Amino acid sequence: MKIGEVAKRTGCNIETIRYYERIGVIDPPPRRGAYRDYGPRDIDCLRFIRRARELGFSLEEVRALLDLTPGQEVHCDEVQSIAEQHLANVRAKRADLERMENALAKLIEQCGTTSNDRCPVLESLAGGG
Amino acid sequence: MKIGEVAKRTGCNIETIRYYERIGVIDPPPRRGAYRDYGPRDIDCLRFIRRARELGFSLEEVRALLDLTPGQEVHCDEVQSIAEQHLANVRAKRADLERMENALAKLIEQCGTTSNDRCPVLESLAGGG
DNA sequence: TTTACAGTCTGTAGCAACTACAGACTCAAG
DNA sequence: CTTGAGTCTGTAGTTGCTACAGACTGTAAA
Repeated sequence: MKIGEVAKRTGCNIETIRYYERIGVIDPPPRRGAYRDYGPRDIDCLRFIRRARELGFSLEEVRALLDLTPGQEVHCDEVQSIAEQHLANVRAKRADLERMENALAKLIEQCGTTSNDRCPVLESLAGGG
Repeated sequence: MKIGEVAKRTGCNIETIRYYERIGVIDPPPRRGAYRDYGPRDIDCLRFIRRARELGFSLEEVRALLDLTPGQEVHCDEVQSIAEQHLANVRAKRADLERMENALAKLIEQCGTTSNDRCPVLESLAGGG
């Protein structure tokens, strides 16, 4: 299977697939002539990566997860610990965004409530805090 | 005032300040000899930037806000529109993170509930969905 | 057989928003 | 006059891609 086909089937784009290979997240496939020749396992692998990325795992984390996959022995503990660590990060980020959201909403709300000709958003950003 | 002092007062670090100058977010200050010589206005400006960045405004947005600041005429509408646009982005990102968080939590929850020797996290990532 | 053409190849540079050096310089104090 | 902290410029690294340029390949039609 050539890279274009793989891209279609996995939703990764071509450049991304080659990028993953370059940085060693996936193994270089064999070549049929000059072209990369992928098998069904590569599809699985890339789908795995894609799902993990959609859940916000970093490529480093993905790499760690993939390292745990191939052996038949299960490393459920390690996997769980990676996932939990990541969950904590996600929670923290979300809390950050929530704070931002509240602050922004408050800021914007003030627009229109001030009768004078100064912009409360700019003032808040510039002024004391 | 030298750059180190400015860094202390604004909470921006030195390299960042020079970076902002290089990309044109702040104006190059005059030099006293070889050294950058900042005034109180620069402090205000950098604090403004810092607050905006903390609220998640991109440097492009910051640039736009700064362009609106100096004139005495108020551009409250424009400011509000930038802020609202940004708020929408923040909301979208937070919703993304929330989805991730739920999915991750569900995944992790399954650990321990399966009695067999397969890891549900890896299976979910690898398997159909 | 030739030739056209889509697809692929490598390699490099770009994005955001910094951060982190190396190696040279400056300037005030002792 | 020397020490040493601070600053200078310039460049490369980070993350996770994306977007080329310019060459090549392989297939299918003419």
